[in-house]
Amino acid sequence: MSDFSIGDIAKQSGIPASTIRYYERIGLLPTAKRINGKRVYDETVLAQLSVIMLAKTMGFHIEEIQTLLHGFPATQPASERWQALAPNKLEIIDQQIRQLETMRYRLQQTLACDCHTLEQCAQVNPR
Amino acid sequence: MSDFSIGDIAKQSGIPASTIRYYERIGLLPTAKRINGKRVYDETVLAQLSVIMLAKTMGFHIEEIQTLLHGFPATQPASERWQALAPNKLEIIDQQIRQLETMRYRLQQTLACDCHTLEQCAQVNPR
DNA sequence: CTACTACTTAAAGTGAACTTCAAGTCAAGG
DNA sequence: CCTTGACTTGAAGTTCACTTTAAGTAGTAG
Repeated sequence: MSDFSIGDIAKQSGIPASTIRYYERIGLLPTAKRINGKRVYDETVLAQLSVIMLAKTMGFHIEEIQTLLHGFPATQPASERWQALAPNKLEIIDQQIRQLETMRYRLQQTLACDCHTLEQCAQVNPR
Repeated sequence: MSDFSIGDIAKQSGIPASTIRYYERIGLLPTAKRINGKRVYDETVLAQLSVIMLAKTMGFHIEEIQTLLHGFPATQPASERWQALAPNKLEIIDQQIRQLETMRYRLQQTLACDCHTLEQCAQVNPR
């Protein structure tokens, strides 16, 4: 266990090598050890990538992920970090869900409407 | 009724003049009549802008809106146009809603978790 | 005449998160 | 020795929907 190339990590994680390099460049990942100039990893980087991916699936931006990873004393528990990140993230997500539900409703309306023109649709669905 | 400047239309619609010019430039709006080189509108442009805004609130891209507006014979009823646009738009929206609900769930989990490290959070919430 | 305001244009800039490119290095296989 | 494949770097390109900028024009108020 140890000594994976960036290609290996890319395959295992499903994240393109170019993206892994990019994450290192911007400091999301630590600078990898080099052998003959080439990056060499052990499996801990997979866990680090998992954290990044999790945060991304939760809708955090890269800058927020930076804070999450490096903006706290090492002893600070995970939940406190998440809480500190975006105090109103839940509300933001709820708002986005409501927005999509509005979209959905309007789409259903127009798919079944009997407006002759698009302008009529717009009148029926005012902003 | 008639003879509005682009500034008037911007105020009435809430859409920046720069955006209105942009829409004209890319063909979303017809080329406006000019008087002394300046755009002059009547109120029909407000209805056209309403259609654009409605389509945007429904999640359509500009290229799709182009099709919606100009990709059909003039006699084609509105509902058929909407239907032709993105046959699976409803499913796409539903998928986005589900994605956000997953986000929401994960966020709630991590906000209340007792993981010591972020890596543990990632393990509990696998991709 | 001079400000001032609102408008005109083409072209360049913005932001986010990558991706692609050009040019080069390195080790292994034949 | 030569080719192949995977890697390296910094820089530039991509996407989308605008926004901003620079330089200029036209009408109006004082």
